[in-house]
Amino acid sequence: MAGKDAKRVTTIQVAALAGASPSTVSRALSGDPRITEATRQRVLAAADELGYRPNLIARGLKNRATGIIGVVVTDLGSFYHAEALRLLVDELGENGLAPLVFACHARQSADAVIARMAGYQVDAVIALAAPFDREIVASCDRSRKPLVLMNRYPGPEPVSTVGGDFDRGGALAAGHLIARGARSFAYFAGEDGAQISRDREAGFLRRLAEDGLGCRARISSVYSYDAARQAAAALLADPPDAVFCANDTLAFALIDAARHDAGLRVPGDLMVAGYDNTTLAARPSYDLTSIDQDLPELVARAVRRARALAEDPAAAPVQDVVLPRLVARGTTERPPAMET
Amino acid sequence: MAGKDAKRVTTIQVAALAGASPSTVSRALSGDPRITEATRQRVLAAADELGYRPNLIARGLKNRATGIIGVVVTDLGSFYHAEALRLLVDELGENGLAPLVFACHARQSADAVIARMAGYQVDAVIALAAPFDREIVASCDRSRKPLVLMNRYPGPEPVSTVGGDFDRGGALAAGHLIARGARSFAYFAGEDGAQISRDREAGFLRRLAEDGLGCRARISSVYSYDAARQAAAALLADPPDAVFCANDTLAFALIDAARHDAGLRVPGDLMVAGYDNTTLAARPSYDLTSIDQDLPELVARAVRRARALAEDPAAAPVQDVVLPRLVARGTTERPPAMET
DNA sequence: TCTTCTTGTGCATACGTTTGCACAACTGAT
DNA sequence: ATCAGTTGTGCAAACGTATGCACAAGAAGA
Repeated sequence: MAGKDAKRVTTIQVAALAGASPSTVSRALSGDPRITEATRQRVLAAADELGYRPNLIARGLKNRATGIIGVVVTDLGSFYHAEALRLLVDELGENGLAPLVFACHARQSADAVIARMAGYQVDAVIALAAPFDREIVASCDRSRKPLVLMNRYPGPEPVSTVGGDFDRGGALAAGHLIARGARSFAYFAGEDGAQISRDREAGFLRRLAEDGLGCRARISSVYSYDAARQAAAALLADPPDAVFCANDTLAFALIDAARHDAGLRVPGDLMVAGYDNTTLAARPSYDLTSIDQDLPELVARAVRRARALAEDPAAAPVQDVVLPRLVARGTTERPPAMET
Repeated sequence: MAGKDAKRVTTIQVAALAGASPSTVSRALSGDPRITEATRQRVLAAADELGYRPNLIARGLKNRATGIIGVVVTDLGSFYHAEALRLLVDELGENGLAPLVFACHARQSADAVIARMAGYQVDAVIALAAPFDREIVASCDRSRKPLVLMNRYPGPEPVSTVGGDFDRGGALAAGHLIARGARSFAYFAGEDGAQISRDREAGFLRRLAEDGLGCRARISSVYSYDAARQAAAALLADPPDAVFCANDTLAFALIDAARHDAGLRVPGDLMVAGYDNTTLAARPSYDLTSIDQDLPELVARAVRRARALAEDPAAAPVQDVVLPRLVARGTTERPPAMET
């Protein structure tokens, strides 16, 4: 091949061409004010001519800061997580950071994932993998890596989090369903251990109770469409007026089960509200009422926090909460029956 | 904080504890056969006790191989790309590689993205960003980074690609629609420059021609749901029997436009087939007939190719093609009219 | 006992940066 | 012309790892 073993361009080469030393090159490029404008220009010209690109690995080794942020996700099959990752990648990119992405699930333990990230000297870790939060916290602690948990309601652990106000979100949903005329309710919970799901449920129940109402039924399922659709059957044998779901995935599964498996109309026979306001929720085939978390804002704050922690790992943890907002759509329209 | 400035554990510390030298530690951990079993055990014990994790950045600097693979994506909003990224992350992880992910779109030029990746000394780049392929090829060439283009039909450029057989896929769709009784056809193309879309179209038209049929209409749109749904209106004023769409996103938009904007039944008034067999296609609300690309296989091959190129950057480019498969679903059922 | 070979370990260096420190060159004052 | 002060540049060390080479220790043969 032509330039197969063409020497890579380093500060040394640039220095040689510019008639300066590597240190001068380094300083010129980093904008050190002690370098004469004339020299800087010479160096810049040389760097440009050779197509010099600083070796960020070497810089990372020296500086003990790589500009790499570890991102842990668990279930990219979920549209919500996919959307979050997309925003994260963009936001990190615009902040001059580079995301090193790993997935964490049954076959890939949280500890192994964090260990690998730590090996790559990531400056901080952002985790979007609720089911593994506890292990991730422990593992980051052990590796002394700053950590930001995303999409997580504040808890007792001393760790930085960024999330929506789940309790309030649950309450919003309850209020809305009540206002739309529902009188019997059910909650569709996520996997049993999920803190997220329990926080949302708590708010939902609390708001119902304020109006002297209770929750007639409760089912739960793993956060997967197929599992959820199966689980939904139990509820649809004797459906309530309205169901609040721990997230949109569960809501979509419930709606499909209602419409296609149980022959119910949504809305009409059943109102459904979800959580996350996924892209899909806005499409006419679902037209799902959902609690919006302002994901871009969440992501922006997570990145800001990660930067701050990378800067000063000893900083006290901050638990950041974003206010949720209800987006009313077709699945919670008043049943046509009430209009006649 | 307690261990704030606890020295990081390096080979030096391990060596000291094991009563050996750093070089011995390195060799013991890398399984060099020249090291005595006894020594190896001592080293392993020491490493374990101190919780030693090799610094992969330092290793990368020394070895000129980081184990990092650059991944370029463009539109994570698309479910197809999100799914592909999920599989990529898993596959790379299982191969002991780490994906450094960047998005490339209007605000982030391909060249800037590749330059940053090159700065991080990625061993190879996998690109899933068809619209930017040309610039990416040029940029990787300049940085001498091995490149694998994903989801790309073989072209004249000397670059490694992994993709489905788009031409054949288009033909499959045509054959299926003909068999289902359609007699007038339309093609819903992606953005005009998109090679992908043109390859699929070519196969579609060729197969139609084999039966003496033609394509009555053709519309095109950017690959975004909203834009596509608007663009679809033009076609639905005078709908053909069947529409083949360059990908599922376009198909979903078309279906929604037909059902909710134009008041048509799908199927019934209109058959629709898509491409990619996205998760969503299987759900009852769309139940979309689509061409499946065997994405997991595509991804596995891309990773394999990337590893090979990382090993030997001078290796000749390989253009890898996976056979597509048609998955027939509800949107191409025979119109009920024909059953009565 | 003295080579000769084998075997296992340590020394030193290199990877490409950044940066503390010393130093050369120049200015302006005595 | 000498000195203090300023300014810009270079030297060398460090980050943590991997590895060619030299070397010490022990075994085997003469």
